Amino acid sequence: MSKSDPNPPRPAPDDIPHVSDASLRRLIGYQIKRAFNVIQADLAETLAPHELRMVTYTALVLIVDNPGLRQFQLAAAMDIERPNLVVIVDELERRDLIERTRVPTDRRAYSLRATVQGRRLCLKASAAVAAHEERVFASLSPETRAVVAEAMGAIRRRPGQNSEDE
Amino acid sequence: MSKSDPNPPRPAPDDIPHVSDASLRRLIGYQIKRAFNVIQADLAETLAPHELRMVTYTALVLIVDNPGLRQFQLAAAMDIERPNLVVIVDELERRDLIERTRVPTDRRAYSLRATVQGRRLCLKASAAVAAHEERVFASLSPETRAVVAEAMGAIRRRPGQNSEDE
DNA sequence: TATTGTTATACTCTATAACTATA
DNA sequence: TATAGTTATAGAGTATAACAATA
Repeated sequence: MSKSDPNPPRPAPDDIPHVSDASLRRLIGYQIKRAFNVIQADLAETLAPHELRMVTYTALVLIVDNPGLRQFQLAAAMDIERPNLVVIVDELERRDLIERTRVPTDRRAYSLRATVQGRRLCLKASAAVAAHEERVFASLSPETRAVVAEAMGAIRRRPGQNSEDE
Repeated sequence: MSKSDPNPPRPAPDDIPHVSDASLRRLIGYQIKRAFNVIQADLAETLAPHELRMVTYTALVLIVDNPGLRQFQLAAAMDIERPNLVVIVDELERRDLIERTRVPTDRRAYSLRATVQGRRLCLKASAAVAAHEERVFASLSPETRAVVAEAMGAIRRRPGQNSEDE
């Protein structure tokens, strides 16, 4: 990173051994990014047999856990824009995993609920996700996992920036 | 997540207080994802004044630190496909931050080197990134940061899956 | 025949503007 | 006027197939 040497003494273009990312490795954000890529890939493989992606799984869990919530609430909880949620909800509804019903007191809004099928798939997928977590974090002690979880929460609600979530 | 109750006793569609993501919060991967989103957003803001994105910054650092490396090596180090790297290298070259020179011994390959301007921008951007890290991880003690960094490394090189990097 | 860099292409995820129907 | 959901669209990021030049 700090290479002010005007003529570096190893321009040998033939025997490049392997690329050093030592500068980047000192960044915690870089370490988290690399780890997250691994987690993401394994989670995608875990959910694929259930024909779920990360976003559809997240949406399904939130609908199962919060029956009757509105789409704008789900979008806020997932931290995505409303237009992007529409296709996700469409997909879950098309597969009869959730139901959209008009709210009588506010006919603009939709009330989202999981169907029996949706709850069943959520249970199965969640079991697979639990196994995935056990697999991916196998080498971390319970104490380390607790420290990591606490640290991630602290990053989210750091003082300087916006509040971002409760 | 485990809601086998056939008729949940609070379908009141009016006074939904706030959405609970308690099931998801128990997942370490979910905690990491949320934290990473915050980090990513702050890093993007940090790099924007230097007209760098995360990928272009990463590529620039690796080229500065490994003068003479080939594109396929850079792609492997960044864990992206060669076609996607082409436009990144194009952009850095167009801005005179790096140089592409043919390798005499293998005229298929390009040798990548940072220019003086490239090294200068890399230094400035890296200082900004260091400040960004200090800002984002301000609430974490040095011990906690070490535990997190070590844990992220352990996730990457877990036993079950492929090796993925050195 | 295999490899480096390239082009073209496509798919996902995300973000914004503008529309409709309700409030 | 403002809000919930929607449509259309556009931009990143990422993945594969196929090509030209070279090994």
